[in-house]
Amino acid sequence: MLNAKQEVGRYNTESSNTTVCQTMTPESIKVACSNCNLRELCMPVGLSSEELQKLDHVVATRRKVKQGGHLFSSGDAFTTLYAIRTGYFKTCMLSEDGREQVTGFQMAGEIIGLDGIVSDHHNCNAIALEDAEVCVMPFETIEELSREVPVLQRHVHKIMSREIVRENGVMMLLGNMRAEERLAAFLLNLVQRLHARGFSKSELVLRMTREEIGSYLGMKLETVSRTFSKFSDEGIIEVKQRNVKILNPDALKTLYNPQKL
Amino acid sequence: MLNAKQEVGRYNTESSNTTVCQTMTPESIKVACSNCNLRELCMPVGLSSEELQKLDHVVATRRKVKQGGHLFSSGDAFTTLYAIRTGYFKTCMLSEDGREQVTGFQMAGEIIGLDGIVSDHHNCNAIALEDAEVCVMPFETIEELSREVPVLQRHVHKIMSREIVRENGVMMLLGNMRAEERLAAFLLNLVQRLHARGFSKSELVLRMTREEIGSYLGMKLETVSRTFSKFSDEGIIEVKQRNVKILNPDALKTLYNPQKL
DNA sequence: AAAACTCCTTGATGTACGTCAAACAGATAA
DNA sequence: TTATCTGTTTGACGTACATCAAGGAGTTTT
Repeated sequence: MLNAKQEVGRYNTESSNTTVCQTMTPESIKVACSNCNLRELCMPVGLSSEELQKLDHVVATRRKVKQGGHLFSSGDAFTTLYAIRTGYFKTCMLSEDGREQVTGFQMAGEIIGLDGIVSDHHNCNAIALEDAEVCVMPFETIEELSREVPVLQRHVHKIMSREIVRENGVMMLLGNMRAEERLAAFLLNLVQRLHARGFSKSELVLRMTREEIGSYLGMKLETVSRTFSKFSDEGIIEVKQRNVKILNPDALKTLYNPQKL
Repeated sequence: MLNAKQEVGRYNTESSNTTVCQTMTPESIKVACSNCNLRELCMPVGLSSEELQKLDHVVATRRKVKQGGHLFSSGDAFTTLYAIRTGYFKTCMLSEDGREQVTGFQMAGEIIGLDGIVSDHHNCNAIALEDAEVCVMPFETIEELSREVPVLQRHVHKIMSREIVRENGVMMLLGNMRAEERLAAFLLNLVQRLHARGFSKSELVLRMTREEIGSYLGMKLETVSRTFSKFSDEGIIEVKQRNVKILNPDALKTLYNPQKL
């Protein structure tokens, strides 16, 4: 049964009680982080209600991006970070001669745009893999509030550090691992993140093409496909187009983390 | 003539005038950033003298690390960042089954340890490639001062963003480029950074083995060696052990950035 | 409902790089 | 001086993955 429950996650994006604060206009309610059920993913925990209210000002507005649309492009001026509310993104770089490298796949609750800080310009493209909505968080505002709210400051640092560590892991994958190990790691990482969002531990719907997976993992789409087929033949997973069911997670973990001989 | 001038850089690590401030004890002078000629590399520019003095407190102490010694190891508790004063480091991860991935090479003026912020523990090893000295900068202090000095706050964000962008570039190398392109990019990056430190644009001394280069670039030491030899045969570089002289930088750039066809 | 897409799968063949192995070059030690 | 080490080079050969090619499966267009 490949009926992945990814479409009907346990999170509503808005709390059921939308009238917590009587003085709020519908508009301000709409962008209130304190009201958002994704908060625990993008915001620090353990804030006082006063701090929480301050942080509501981090999100200036929302923005919708159609499937295939660019949230930002390489070269664009950097002014804001984005928190993904719904939908999936990929970030990718293009080399001079047109080769594409996918540098990450991002999902709800994750922060996108950190690459722009260093030079005030983005140097990758962020493209929606399906219709998406993001919270626009002007970086100036984030910095101002970080100075007043140490918990937020620490949170911002952690988010950036997490990205550095994630990329370290990808370097390990690309530099040292074989195709099977890479794909195993990729699948395990995806379900783990989906699980943290209330989805199944074993079923997932891929939002990206084989080619995009391949670009991320440094292999060709044919190799991705063959490796999926191999896992399927071995009874480790069940693949039906973009629906994947993990039948034997331990086998994947062993592939990814072989024992020291 | 492969007489690389890397040993005798134009920077003295201490300003010649060590008695700027009469009230300073020799100890406090020793760790004063305001006094350090590497400042422009690790510290923000455009600080008032008051701010500059505040920032002197960022560096708690100095620490020497012998060649081959660990500045920190994977699993160590994270409390401080380090600014490299002298010497070279590599950072590397070890997979379960013992494969090593070098994630970066760091030189004077660069900041090391950012990977530890997210989990309060380091998850890579930082190893000195030669006898080295670092400035110990407790992260708590950095955060405190960042709240007071916006320029420092921005600087910290930029350093982390720069690391993210660097790793994006490495992902592109590992995922899309061939051995020659990787090594060309590696050499160009090294001389560029050395040049920013006052060294030659064309001559450099490698601080790492072929195996370490290979680990960073996702190739075996034999391939690194062969590619060096190939460049040498083609008159692009001159190699004598770890001394490298770049004879034709444009050829390297073309290799790294081939024209769109 | 056929046409035209895009995306995916699978087979046959090619190749860049890895593996194995031997020899060499400097550096340090005996 | 010779001996021992570590790091490097180079050759012969093997392989994991890329490339090329054809067909299939959904999806959208006409």
